[in-house]
Amino acid sequence: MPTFLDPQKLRDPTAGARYLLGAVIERRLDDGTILKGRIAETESYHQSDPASHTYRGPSARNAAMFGPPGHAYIYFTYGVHWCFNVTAGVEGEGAGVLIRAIEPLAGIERMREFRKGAPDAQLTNGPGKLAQALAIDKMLYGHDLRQPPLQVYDAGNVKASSITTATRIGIRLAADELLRFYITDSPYVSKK
DNA sequence: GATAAGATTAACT
DNA sequence: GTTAATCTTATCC
Repeated sequence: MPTFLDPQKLRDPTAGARYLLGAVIERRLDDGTILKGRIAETESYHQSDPASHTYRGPSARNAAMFGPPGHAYIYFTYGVHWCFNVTAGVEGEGAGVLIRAIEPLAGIERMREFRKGAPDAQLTNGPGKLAQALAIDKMLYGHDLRQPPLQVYDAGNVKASSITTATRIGIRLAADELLRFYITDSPYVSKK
């Protein structure tokens, strides 16, 4: 029996970002195909963080992050890419964890189709890439991650000694904060 | 109503 | 290393 995420462990978004490393994302496509991936890299965003979409308070865009933890916050950026986050914090608090990279575990053939042309090593090693590989878009905005067709399972903790802490990628504000975490020896990390 | 910037990626030179 | 792609949201008129 797979174990679902414990929302209690997402109440602190930074502890939640560490907790989500090693967790397994399961995506069920409309035709029944199952895609799976192990989370290899995450970033934490909290409400008093100038780099967070929730910094200026609730809005239509960021509403999911102010809801209960363990749901999907999905946003579109640079006119091109969808990015997938797991909501964190307590209800009413705007926080989330960006999933930056996963290791493909199942359904890799389908991921190659969705990521047309990309070599295997670059299938899911970035936030926009993994969303494309798993066919995640705004249809899943606010989705409860305990329910199909998009679920996240707790696969046991990754050893603290195998987690690397680093600065976040692609942000302008609070760029020095060490709020990015990745599995040190994973080949699917977006950037060392 | 208009405009600037963005939690990115891929295709260039 | 540089830049285009492409569009939503926020933040102003």
